[in-house]
Amino acid sequence: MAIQQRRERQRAERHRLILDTAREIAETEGWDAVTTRRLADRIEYSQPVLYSHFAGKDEIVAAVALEGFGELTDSLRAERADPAARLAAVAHGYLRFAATHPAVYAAMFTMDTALTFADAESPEPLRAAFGLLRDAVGGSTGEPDLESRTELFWSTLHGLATLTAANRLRPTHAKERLALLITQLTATT
Amino acid sequence: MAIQQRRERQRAERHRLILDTAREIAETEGWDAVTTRRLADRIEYSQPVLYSHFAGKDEIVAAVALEGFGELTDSLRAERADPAARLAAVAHGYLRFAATHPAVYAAMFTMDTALTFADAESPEPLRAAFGLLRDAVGGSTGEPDLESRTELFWSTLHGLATLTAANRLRPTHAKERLALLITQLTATT
DNA sequence: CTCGTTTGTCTAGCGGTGCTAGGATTCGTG
DNA sequence: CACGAATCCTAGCACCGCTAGACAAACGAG
Repeated sequence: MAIQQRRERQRAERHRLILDTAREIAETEGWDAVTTRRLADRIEYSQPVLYSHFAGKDEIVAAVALEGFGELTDSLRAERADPAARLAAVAHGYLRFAATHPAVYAAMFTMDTALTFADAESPEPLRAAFGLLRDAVGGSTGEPDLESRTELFWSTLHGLATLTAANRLRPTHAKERLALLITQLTATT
Repeated sequence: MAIQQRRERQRAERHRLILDTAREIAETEGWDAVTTRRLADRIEYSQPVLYSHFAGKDEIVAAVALEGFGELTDSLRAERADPAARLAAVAHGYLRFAATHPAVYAAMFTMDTALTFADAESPEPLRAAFGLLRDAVGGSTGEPDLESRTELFWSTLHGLATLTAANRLRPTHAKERLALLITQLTATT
């Protein structure tokens, strides 16, 4: 009886180990360095073991991405009375997450993995994150077009995040860009 | 004498053929389908021929991307008197380019190729495209923070382009998002 | 305690990738 | 026509994601 429990526990631990290691390699050497051989080597098992936990490499990065959504949501929680301040805090949280965990962010948004979106079943954590964005946008502007406003806000944040990660924006002016964004959003009725 | 010219001309033609074919495969089957073997097969030469034109696969996609910058610049030319209309036209042109040539757009911005940026030597065509964006932004708003305003505008367009390509925004509301963007930009002093 | 059975893991290998060395072949020239 | 040079291709390297089948370990039954 208890034996099976121990096995399942150990299996779960190894599951975690795989995800943590994949994430660590990706964050330090990039996703290209995350190969099944290297990953298996790092966790001190052979490659086929990976396939007893995940259907393939894609599923591994998808799992890392999925956990990322949860963390992103955490980074977006900001209780502020002032709508503008809240919007700024949320934007800052978003960009900080993307800057701190670039590989995870890439897995979530730029590497199109096998994660289904938008249609039927977006992952719940993503819906939660989007909801926080919507709340922040809705707090500062009015009701109408709230969904589109949120999509636009998200697009801007995503653009800033990716172009910053690709080193295509002046790093010295990040704060200025963010301030401009908040100004533009709050100036509109 | 003239023979050498013919050879150089044929070489140039093959150079073009490689780029066009790579682009075509990428646009129809995705960049993953652009392998050196398939590419060589399609142009009816062996793989090593590719390496007599380009140092490696990365350079091929970089070359495709470079040409894309020129085309993007063309898509951004819009002579309009009204600043707001001009801004809208530029934004529309940008998004239309991204939507029409998703693979080329990906090569330009999301697949970080061996193209140097921002620092010393950004490719000239990219500077030109960015200049057009700046002109459009500068025409509708004032002088101050023009560079940052342009970067922010670009980030929004890039975010819209990539999230749209990834099917993460409601396709039915593209126009609405664009209208909102213009409103927000022109409302600010 | 011993013996099957089940469960878990690893070794070896498949077809694919980007890339390259070295031989074969074609081509223009004397 | 024969030689020299430029051109191209065949064959192979190490690596990739993934899998079949052999092997060993752990368990339950008698």
